[in-house]
Parts: sequence; C-alpha cells; structure tokens
Amino acid sequence: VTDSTVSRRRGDDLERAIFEAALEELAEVGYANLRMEAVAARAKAGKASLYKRWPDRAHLIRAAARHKATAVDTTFEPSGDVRADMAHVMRRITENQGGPGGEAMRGWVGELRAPAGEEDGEVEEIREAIEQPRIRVFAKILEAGIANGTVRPEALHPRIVNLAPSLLTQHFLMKGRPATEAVIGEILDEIVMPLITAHR
Amino acid sequence: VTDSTVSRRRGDDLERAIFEAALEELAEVGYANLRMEAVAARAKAGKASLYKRWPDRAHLIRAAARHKATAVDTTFEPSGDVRADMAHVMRRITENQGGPGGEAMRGWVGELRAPAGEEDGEVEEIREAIEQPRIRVFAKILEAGIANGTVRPEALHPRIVNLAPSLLTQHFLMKGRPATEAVIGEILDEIVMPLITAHR
Amino acid sequence: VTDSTVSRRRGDDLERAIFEAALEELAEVGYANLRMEAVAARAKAGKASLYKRWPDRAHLIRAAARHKATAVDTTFEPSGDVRADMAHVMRRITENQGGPGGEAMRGWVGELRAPAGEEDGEVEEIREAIEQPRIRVFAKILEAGIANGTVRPEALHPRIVNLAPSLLTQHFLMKGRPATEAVIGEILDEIVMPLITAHR
Amino acid sequence: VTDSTVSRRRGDDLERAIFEAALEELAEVGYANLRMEAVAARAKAGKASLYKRWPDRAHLIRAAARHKATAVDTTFEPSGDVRADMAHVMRRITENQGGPGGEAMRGWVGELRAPAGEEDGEVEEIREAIEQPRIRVFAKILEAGIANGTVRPEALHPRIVNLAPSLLTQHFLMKGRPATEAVIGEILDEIVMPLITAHR
DNA sequence: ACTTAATCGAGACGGTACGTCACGTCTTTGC
DNA sequence: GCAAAGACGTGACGTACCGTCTCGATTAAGT
Repeated sequence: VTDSTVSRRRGDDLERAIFEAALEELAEVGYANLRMEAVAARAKAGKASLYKRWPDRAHLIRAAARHKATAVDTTFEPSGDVRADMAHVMRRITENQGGPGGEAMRGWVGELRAPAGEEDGEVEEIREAIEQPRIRVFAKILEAGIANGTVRPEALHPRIVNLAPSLLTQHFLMKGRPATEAVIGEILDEIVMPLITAHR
Repeated sequence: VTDSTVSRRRGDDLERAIFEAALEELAEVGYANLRMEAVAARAKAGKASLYKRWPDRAHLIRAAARHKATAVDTTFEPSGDVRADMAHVMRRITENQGGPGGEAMRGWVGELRAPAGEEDGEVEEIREAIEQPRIRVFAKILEAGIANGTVRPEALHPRIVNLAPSLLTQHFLMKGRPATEAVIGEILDEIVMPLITAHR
Repeated sequence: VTDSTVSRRRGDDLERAIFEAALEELAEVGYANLRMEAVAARAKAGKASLYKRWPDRAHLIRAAARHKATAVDTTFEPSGDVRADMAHVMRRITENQGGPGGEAMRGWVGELRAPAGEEDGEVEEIREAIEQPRIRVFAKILEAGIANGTVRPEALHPRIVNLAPSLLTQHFLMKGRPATEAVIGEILDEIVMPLITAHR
Repeated sequence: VTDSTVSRRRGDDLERAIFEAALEELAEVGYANLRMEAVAARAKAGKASLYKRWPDRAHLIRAAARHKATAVDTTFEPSGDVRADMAHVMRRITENQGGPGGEAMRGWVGELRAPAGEEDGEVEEIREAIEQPRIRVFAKILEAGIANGTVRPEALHPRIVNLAPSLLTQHFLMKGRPATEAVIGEILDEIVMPLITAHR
C-alpha cells in the first residue's frame, strides 16, 4: 500500500483541494482581492481545472462556502433558557463571519444585482441556504421558550424569528467585522427579548 | 452689489460632470462592472483627470455618493402619526437604494474589510454619514410619538432608533433590491411598532 | 524516414507573425511612429505576447530586422569586373534601405547613445551584424580584382573595403532615402575606383 | 534704464534660455529621452512658450542646434599643410559631435523619413546647413593644397571635398560616439590623402 | 497487463482594463 | 498684454488577470 509518488489528484480530491485553497485565499486577501490564478497556484492546480467546474469566481466561492458550511451548522439543542440559547447561536454566527465564510458572503453581496422586476432563482436559493438553517435553529429556540411560557406565541412570525441573525448580518456587512459580545447583548436586551417575551 | 461671479474653477465643473457620469454608470452596470474608462468616457474626461482626484474606483464612487447625498436627505417634519411617519421615511430610503446610491453602498460593502483589531477611521466615517441622518430623522419621529404618548420613552435607545433603517439595509443587501411596500409594512407591524408602542 | 513533423511550437509561429507585422508597420509609418499596440493588433496578438519576448520597441525591431536579414544577404559571386560587381551589390544595399530594414536601422541609429568611455557589447554586435556581411562581399570582389590585376593589393585595408557601404549608409541616413543609381555611379567613379585601381 | 528686478524674460532672452535648456537636456538624456516638459521646467518657462515658437520637439531641437552652430564654425585659415589642416578641422567636428550638437543630429536622423518621390525642402535645407560650412572649409584647404602643388586639381569634386566629413558622420551615427584621433588618422592616411594627392 | 481516453499541471495566448506618462492645447493668474 | 504655471483631453505605455486553449504527462477504465 506504499504509495510511491505524490500522485496527481483528480475528481473530488482535487475539488476539495481547490475549495481549501479558495477559502484560505479568501481569509487572507478578501473577496475583492481574490485572484483565480492565486487559488489555482495555491491548490497546485491548473486554471482550466477551476474553470471546468465553475464558470467564474463568484460560482467558485459560492461552492467553496457551501462546501464548508455543509455539516457544520447542523444541530443545536435548546436548553429552554431563550436568551442564553440565542446568545450562544449568535456567537457561533459571528465566529463564522470572522472566517472565510463571512468573506464569501461579503463578496456575494458585493456582486449581487437583482433586476427590478424579474425573479432571480440563484439569488433566492443562496439566500435561503444562508437563512434557513438559522431560522430553523431560532424557531426551535423560540418554540422551547413558548413551551415553557417565557415567549409569547406570536413570536414565531418569520420576520421575528429571523430578526437576530438579520441584525448580525447587517452589523457585519456595514462595519466590516462581526458583532462583538457587547453588541450581541444589546441586540438581545434592547430588541429581541422585549419583543418576544410573554407578558403575564 | 454682491457679485455672484464667483467664477467657478474649471475643476469643480469637471468634478460635477465626473460624479454624474459615475452615478449614471453605477445605475446602469452596477459597481462590480463599473470601469474607470467608461466613467471617463461618459464624462468626456481623461482618465488622468479621474486619477488626479481619487486614487481608485472606490474613492471615486464614495465621493460621488457623498456628492449626491449632500443636500438631498434634507429635512423631515414628523406629523405625530409615528407609523405613518416611519413608513414615509422608509419609503424614501428604499427609493434611494434603488438608484445609484444603493449601488454605491453595495460596492462599498463588497470592498469593505476591517482588520480585526484596528480602527478604520474611513469606514467609520462613511458608515456614520449613512446612518446619522437616518437616526436623526427617526429620533425626531420617536420624540414626537413620545410627546403625544404613543411611544414609550425607552424607545430612544440608539439601537431601536436605528432598527428600521438597519432592517431595510439588510434586506437590500441580501436580496439585491430594495424592500417593497409590503416588507416595510411587515417590519413596522411585526417588529418596530410592537417594540416602541407605549402600553398604557 | 526523416520525419519532417518537427512540430513547430506555437511560439515560433507567433513570433514570425509578429515580426512580419512589425516590418510592415515599419515600412508604412516608420520607426518614429511605430506603436507597439499597432504591431500587436496587426499581428492579431496581445500586447503581453510582445512584451513577454522583447522588453521594448527597440529590441522588438532589432529582432525583427535580424529575422529578416537572416538568409537574405546570402552569397554573391564576383565576376571579376570590379566596378560592375560593386555597383551590383550597392544596388542591393540601397534596395534594402528602401524597405523596413532601412527603417529599422534609422530607428536603431536614432536611439543609439554610447557612453563616452564604456564599451557597449550590444551596439557593437549589431553594427557588426550589419557591416560584416557587406565587408565580406566587398572583400571578395576586391580579391577577384587583385587576382586579375585591376586592383592594387593595398585596397584590402578594412576601411577601404567598407568604404562604399559606409558612403551608402551616410547618404541614406542624412538624406532620408537610399542613394540613387547616379549617386552610386559617382561614389564609384570619383572615390572608390580611383582609390583601389592598380596603376601599372 | 536701470532694470530693477530679475524681470520676466521675453522675446530673445526667453528664446535663448530655452535653447540653452534644450541643449543641456540633449547632452544629459539624449534626443530619444528628451521631454518638452523637462526643457520647459529647466528653462523655467511654460510649455506654451515653447509651443508658441516651435510646433514640436523636432523643430525646437533643430532651432536650438542652429542657434548654437551659428557663429561657431565660421572661419578657418588653411596653413598649406593639407593633412594637418584636415585633421584639425576633423577634430573640431568630432568635438562638436560629442556635445549636444551631435545629439541633435542623431535625433534629426532618427525622425527623418523622406517619401520616395517627392522633394522635402526642409530636409534639404537642414542637411545643407550642416554640410555647406564643412564643404567650404575643406574646399579652402584643398585649394591651398592645389596652389602649392600637393593636391591634384580634380580633388575639388564635391563628393571628394565632402568625403572626410561624411565618413566622420557615418562613424558617429553607426557607433554612437565620435571618431577618435586614431580613426581620423586612418581616414586621412588610407582614404582621403591617397585620393587627393598629386602624383608627379 | 495493455491500451485508450479522460483528466490533470502548466502556462501561452488574445483580450480588457488598469494606473501612469507625456503630448500639445487651453485657461487662469500674476507681473 | 504677455509669461508662468499647470489643468485638461488624448492616447500609448507596460502590467495584471481574465477565461480559453494547447501541450505532454499521468491515471483510471475497458479489453
């Protein structure tokens, strides 16, 4: 089984290597300064191997971000302490924003451009992929709160469920860096908790 | 006898023409596809005249956006009907996002990249320039509401004052187009109004 | 079985095309008005393909001239009639000066600038490449003349061998066009022939 | 009539200053690297003052060269020793070639481009301005030689009179630097003297 | 086991836009 | 009323990447 040479990668192996290279570049230089040639070089791949799989930088980065996101967000089991659970998940979101995932999102946002009237399936799909997992987790947390009477039932409205992540996103995009712990606290105490708390 | 012949320098005239060209390009092709050469050509200016004033595309667009924003945001006099006043201002914001100003912001966000620890004065300055006018207007609206008893005094917390604009921004950036009237209504009815309304 | 499929690299084909484009431009607009972009466009090549091979206009033109000169100067077999042989070769030189080769030399001369003390290998090399073939041919002619007694042996001094070409060069450079037949005749009858003829 | 300050130069004063600046630039960087802006800056003049007088670099340099040449070449009284006289004048020519005058000529040659058929008055005029003074001096020398019997009368043919300067020019242009003393000696001993010497 | 076809790394290529430089014109300002 | 200063439109410069293509070398699959 002694593999002699540094054999040439193909298929999924290669794809993984490219993703990793892309994410590293993303973390180092940011989306705006990311060069396809740099990704190819870092992955020790030919440029053609990149363009064979994705038509442009945007698609590559989207795929790379999806690749990383998969199997990470996943599960979270609410404790019943709504504020603590939310804070915990929000912290995880900000951590992600600090890495290549955040940089990927920034790039995606920068190139976004939805024509006024039409629908753009791709944009919707990606936004859903970003938001849905968060919504699911926050909905679970809120349901637990409703179950133990600390959260009013109307709080399950989608816009409220998505409120905390939305504010984190807005903060990250406008400030260029993820929200700090203090900001998370303020968002929860001034906005989210007052809005969802059940008043006896 | 105040002579009005302030005799504008050639420079200012030219600058204005470049700004207009830049904003038109921005509206037509978006920040990601904006070319300095296209701006120069549309303004019937040489590229050197652009680079003499701004070191790169980002600075040019920022200056152009500032140029337009000046003297536009202007004033707004609250009527006392908090929800209606807010809806009115929010509509104005979305209208602005639909034009070159929105495109300029998208581009700014896309290239934003704040190093973890340090402070970036420029970023802060621009963000303030965007947020401050909105905050002032919303604060005025809320104060009017507090005055007539429809808004609870704690709503003057900055994060709450800035809440509606933040959600509009987040919507615009993530969806690629400004919020619709329906979205404005939902934001107000599900989130902002419940949070600020004074409970007798 | 000598396989002729030497499988020319893409590079050489391209290089040839660039040389031809350069020489055509040279003939049409002259060295002083030659633009790298025009050469690239005429050769249907990218500018980078030019700059990858030659650092500047001067090097490109030198290479193009060398390329053309190769395998052209060729051979000349003296007839023994010294004056007729010289006139023939001089005519060939003026014909060459009328084409891109002459224009290349004019450009080379125009940019030439040898520092007082130092030696400039490149300059020497090119000058030798221009002069040596001519010297060889004229030496051959003179030797034939010496052999049949019409030329005095001392005429083989390098400065005399190179005299006719030198005067053609001087004429071409100072007048901007090659010497005419009449000028060739005068040079031979008034200067060269009197100088080399053997006096019995 | 006491002119007070270092008043602004005009007319001839200014022209002289520009010429001097041009010649200095010429000597320092050579014709190919001479910039109008540099000449203007060195002369502490506006570019408009240059372009008002000469339509382009070529004309400016030609005028500057003429300016310097005037009142310099002038007179030379032959001693009767033909070889010595010629060597003396040739030395003066090479000295001139080593300065800005030579650089001006190099530039002129480099931009020269006479269309095949037509006549170009300007080119002829300048060439004459360069050659005529030399021809006059050499003719004077030869006449003195003819008078004392050391030179054969046929040597007064224009092409022979102009032979030595032509060879100096050719040397200068092709080598990039003026002929040395040794070269002058060779030209005289191998070519010019044998050709003009009267054989008893 | 031995072709055979696909896939890879490397990087040359035709392009486009970059940001710079000098041109020759034109306007402003000061003497 | 002309000269200096220098801003301006223009266009070529030489560079950096783009996305496509070609070239052998490598490797997995089919015989």
